[in-house]
Amino acid sequence: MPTPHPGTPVRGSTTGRPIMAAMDLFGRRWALRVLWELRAGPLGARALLARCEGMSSSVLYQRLRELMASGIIAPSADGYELTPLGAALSPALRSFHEWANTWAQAQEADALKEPLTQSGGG
Amino acid sequence: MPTPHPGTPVRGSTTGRPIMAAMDLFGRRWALRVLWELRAGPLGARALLARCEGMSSSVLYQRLRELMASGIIAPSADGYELTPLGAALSPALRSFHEWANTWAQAQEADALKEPLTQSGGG
DNA sequence: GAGATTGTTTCGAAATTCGAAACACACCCG
DNA sequence: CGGGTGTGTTTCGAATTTCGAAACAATCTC
Repeated sequence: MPTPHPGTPVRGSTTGRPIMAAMDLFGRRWALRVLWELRAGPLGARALLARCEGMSSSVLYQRLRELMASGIIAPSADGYELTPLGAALSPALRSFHEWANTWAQAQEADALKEPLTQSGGG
Repeated sequence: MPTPHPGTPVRGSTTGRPIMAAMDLFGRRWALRVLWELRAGPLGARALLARCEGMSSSVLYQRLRELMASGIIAPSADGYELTPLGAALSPALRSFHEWANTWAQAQEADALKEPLTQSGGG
C-alpha cells in the first residue's frame, strides 16, 4: 500500500495522473478527516485521536506518514500542521463543506416529502 | 456499514454534522472516483468498471447503492448519472483537480531540488 | 523518581476490498 | 426458435485494511 504520488501509477490508474493519485490518497479512511481537523492550525497526535472518534492510532499514524510523504502535512512544534501545499487544499475542503450543507438541506426536504415512516404524518 | 446521512451519527462522529457524514461516505475506496467518472455524463456499470482499473464489481455496486441511497446518483436510461445534488459536487471536484495539479508541480520542483537518488545529478 | 501527558508501535480480531466466476436479461443474427 | 454477444448484478473465498486495546518511550511536573 505505497503512498500515491502524482506521476506514478497508483491503485486505479496506471497513468499517474495527479487527480488519480489524489483520489487514491484521499479515498483512504480518515485521510480527509485528518486534513479537516488540521485546517485551523496544528494539532498533536493525541488531539487528533480525540477529535476523530473511532479512529485507531495505528491508522492515524499510517495516514500521518502518507500525508507527510506527500508533502501535505509536516511535523511542527505543536504537533502536525498543513504545509503550504496542504493549505492549498482549503478551497476544496471548503467547497466540500458547502456541498455537505446542501446535502443536509436536500435530505430535510426529502423527509418532508416522504413521511412514510410515520403512520399519521401531519 | 450503513450509508451515512447528514443528521445521523456516522463513523467518526456522533453529531451527524453533514461534513462528517460526507467524509465517511467519500472516504470509502472508489467513491470519489466513481463521481469523477460520472461528472461528464451517464455511464453504465461495465463502463465504470473499465474506467476504474482494479475496481472490483462487488465494490462498484456497493458504492452505487450508497451513492443512490444518498441521492447523489440515480439510474438513468444510459446507466448511472449524477442527480442535481451530485452535480452540485462539481465545484468541489474541480477544486480538487486543480489542487492535484498543484501537487504534481510541487513534486516536480522537489525532484529538481533533491537529486539525491542519482550520483551525478545534472 | 513517581505520576501524568503525549508520541508511537505492536498485534490479533473484525471489517472492507479484491478477483474471478457465475447468473439473469436483452439484443442481434440466421 | 437457437446461439452468440454485451450489459447488469450477485456471490464467495482470499487478501488487504482498519479496529481496538495494550504497551513502550520520552517529556514535564511536583
